[in-house]
Amino acid sequence: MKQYYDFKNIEPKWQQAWEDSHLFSTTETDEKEKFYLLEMFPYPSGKLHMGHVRNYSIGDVIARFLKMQGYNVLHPMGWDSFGLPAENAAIKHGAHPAEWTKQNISEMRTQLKQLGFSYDWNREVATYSEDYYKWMQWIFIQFFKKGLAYKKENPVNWCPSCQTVLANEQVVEGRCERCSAEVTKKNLSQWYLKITDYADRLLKDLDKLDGWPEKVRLMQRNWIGKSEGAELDFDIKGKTEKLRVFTTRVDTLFGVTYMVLAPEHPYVKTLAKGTPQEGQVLAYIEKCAKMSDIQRTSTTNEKTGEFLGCYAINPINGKEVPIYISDYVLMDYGTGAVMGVPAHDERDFEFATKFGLDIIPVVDPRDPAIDVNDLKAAFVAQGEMINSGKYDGMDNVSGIAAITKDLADQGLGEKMVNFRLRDWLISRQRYWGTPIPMIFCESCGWVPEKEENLPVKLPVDVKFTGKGESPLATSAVFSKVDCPVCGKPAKRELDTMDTFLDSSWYYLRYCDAGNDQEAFSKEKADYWMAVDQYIGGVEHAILHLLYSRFFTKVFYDLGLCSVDEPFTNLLTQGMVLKDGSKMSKSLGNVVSPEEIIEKYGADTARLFILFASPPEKELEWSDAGVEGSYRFINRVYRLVEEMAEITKEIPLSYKAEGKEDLSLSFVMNNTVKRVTSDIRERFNFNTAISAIMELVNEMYRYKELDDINLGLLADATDRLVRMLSPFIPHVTEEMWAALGHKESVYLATWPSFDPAALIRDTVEIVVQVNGKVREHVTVASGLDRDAFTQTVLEDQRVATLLQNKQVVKIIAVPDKLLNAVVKG
RNA sequence: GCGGUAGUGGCGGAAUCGGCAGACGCGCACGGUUGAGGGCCGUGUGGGUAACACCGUGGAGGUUCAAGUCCUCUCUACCGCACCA
Repeated sequence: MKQYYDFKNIEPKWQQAWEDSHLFSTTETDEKEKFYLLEMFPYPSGKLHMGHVRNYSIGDVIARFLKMQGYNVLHPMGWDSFGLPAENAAIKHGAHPAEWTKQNISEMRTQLKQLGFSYDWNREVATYSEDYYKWMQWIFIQFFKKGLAYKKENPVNWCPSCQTVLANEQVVEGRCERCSAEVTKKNLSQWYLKITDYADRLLKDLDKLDGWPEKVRLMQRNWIGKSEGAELDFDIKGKTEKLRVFTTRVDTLFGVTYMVLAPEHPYVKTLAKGTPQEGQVLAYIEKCAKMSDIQRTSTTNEKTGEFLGCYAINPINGKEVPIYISDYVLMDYGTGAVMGVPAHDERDFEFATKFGLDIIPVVDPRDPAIDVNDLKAAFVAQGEMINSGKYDGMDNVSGIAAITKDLADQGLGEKMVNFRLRDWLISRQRYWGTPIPMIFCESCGWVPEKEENLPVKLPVDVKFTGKGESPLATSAVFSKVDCPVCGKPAKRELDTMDTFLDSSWYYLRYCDAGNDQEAFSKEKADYWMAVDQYIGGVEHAILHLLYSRFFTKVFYDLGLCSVDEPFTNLLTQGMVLKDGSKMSKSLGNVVSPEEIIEKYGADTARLFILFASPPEKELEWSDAGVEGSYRFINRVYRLVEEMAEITKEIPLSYKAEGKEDLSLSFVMNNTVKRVTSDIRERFNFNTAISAIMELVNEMYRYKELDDINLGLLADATDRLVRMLSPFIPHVTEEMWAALGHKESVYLATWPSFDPAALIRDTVEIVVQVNGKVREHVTVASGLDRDAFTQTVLEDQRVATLLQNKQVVKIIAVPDKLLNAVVKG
């Protein structure tokens, strides 16, 4: 392919010029409206992939566009640079994780600069640097002081391959989110953040986030999983303990025919003690303990369980029901105990059928097709209450309120809300993360390191074995410390933090990146926050986006910032595919940004990625499509070069006259209008680009005419270059300079359009007969309905079309269409 | 199982409020320019027909003067959640 414009020279030249003039650095000012545009920062894994290029190209177009529209734009970049791959590389190659990470950052930073993104590199942040993790530790201590960080021993998710614990959110279908190894359970003492304290606010405030995709809000809603119900106490026959259960269906209380506890429930061993069933019960508990989450939570499993040998007493009617244990009851949700209502719960129905327990219907479907006394499956929909004493005849929804109130009045139960969301387990038994700044003292318990001693630095004398305990334990010096409270010898926490903590506040650090006195100043955070537009992959819909919302709310409560939601608008970009599937090394379908930049230049890569698909959709990579984008840039380049030559001395003031002038003027103004709204309101860069292509086609056509208006053509060229500059910044700088400008096109204003030029005297409209297009006629524009109808009907061809036909009805849409409904 | 999103030419996609389906690009075909090739410029390109007619937005119904767009049912693909009481 012939190279017309010399991108290999042009691109580095302008990148250097931008850097030398600090073009993209931003400061706070009241003179302009601020706009905080943020793309999710990358993990420095080695080199950029196409997903990065797509993410950052989208962001860069918006940033440059808004800058030209007069906003004070904050557009920063940094590195999510703690994490396991660095440590694994260290184990494999013997180098320190910092070396590996530093090397990758340097390489990826170079690539980002090669792509011409308008980042304010003065604000660059790397989470592995001491001046970042110092403040991470400070933040952790504030959480601790507020009672939002605690340590407890619990069965936790353990990834045997990564050799560390995982948060609930990092377990996907029972497997490690990172490496897909099957997750097992381990009883360990670990640090947690109390995100559950914020469950209600995290849920409620989703309603405020109308700039987020509904899909993401829904995923978060489901993840938080609020359910409203009641807790009630069942007495146990012959014992003093009471069994507390949580249910959303108190209306089915008369239908309880058994009770079932989680195998881990604290009462189980005592209740079974001395019963004939004790042996089987203990064996069952043993069996469950050995199962992985995948086995245990599989819905295809047949129900299993054991009778405990004792009975519970239903508080509403005094009825005795047998108590079982079964692994379908989870200890960490609700109370770990469930009342069994086989008639109205699918799982209970299955369990009761298996164990031959009674099935008592208490809600009547009022459907002749269903025989309540011979249910083939649980009936879970709404209906009328039966077999429920004084509540009979009530609809079951009212029944919930009525029974809850009656039980509460008698002190037997209370309204209760439960969440699916669990507290966030943040300890990791790994080296390459922020050390948890906590110290254990025999006399004082867990106390935080003194703030003036931060950061607690990662020790360098450690061994990376990838096995067993935390690598920090292998340091000879790290753990030994004096208690900050009483001064006695004490020990440091040896685990590091989940790296998702680091990425939960980086957007605040960008506001005040160099600050060595605070994590960020409130003043600067208040100026920039919230992030006006956030852009990234949908894979972060739960983890990162939920944690960041949690952090922001805590900061808000601590008075550190004035917003309680971090991201006002969210754009989730689709994946980059090749041959129908995600680019991956194992499939061998990876196209590297490097080779595309080498062959076509950064501008072509950016243009193709934005043109091929709207940002939320998946993007199918096409080498031929890249060629097309390259061809288009060449076409524009030739046009602008020619225009620069011809129009050098032409002033921009001109008068558009005649059909062809008005036509080009219309297309030019309309293109500005379309492109502006496509970028600003819809983020549909693909249609913005195609509109610009249409303008270019029109300009090519126009310039070959006999009598052309050079002023008009110069104006079109000027607007064309401005409009293209956010997409293809390097080559448009070159064009802009060729057109005689001394300043960067980045500092130019975004073109406006003249609404008067969009009004045309005549308009081509469609004439339909019975809804089918039959004629196109040209009429004066702006007529009212009657005048429009009359004018169209007077048209000779329309009259011919309708002669000998009986017109029943005329539908007229002025300036658009006329539809004649005819008979015969 | 529950929830969500999407299905439009050979391909990526467009149609923003119910009003000309297929913009723009790729590919393909033909013509021009050229010593040739490449490149560039131009024309054509949903199916169908000699030309009309007619058919056409996953499928089947429906509402409407008018449906890719709204409603009902249904198929397929992808995504999320999944024994949460």
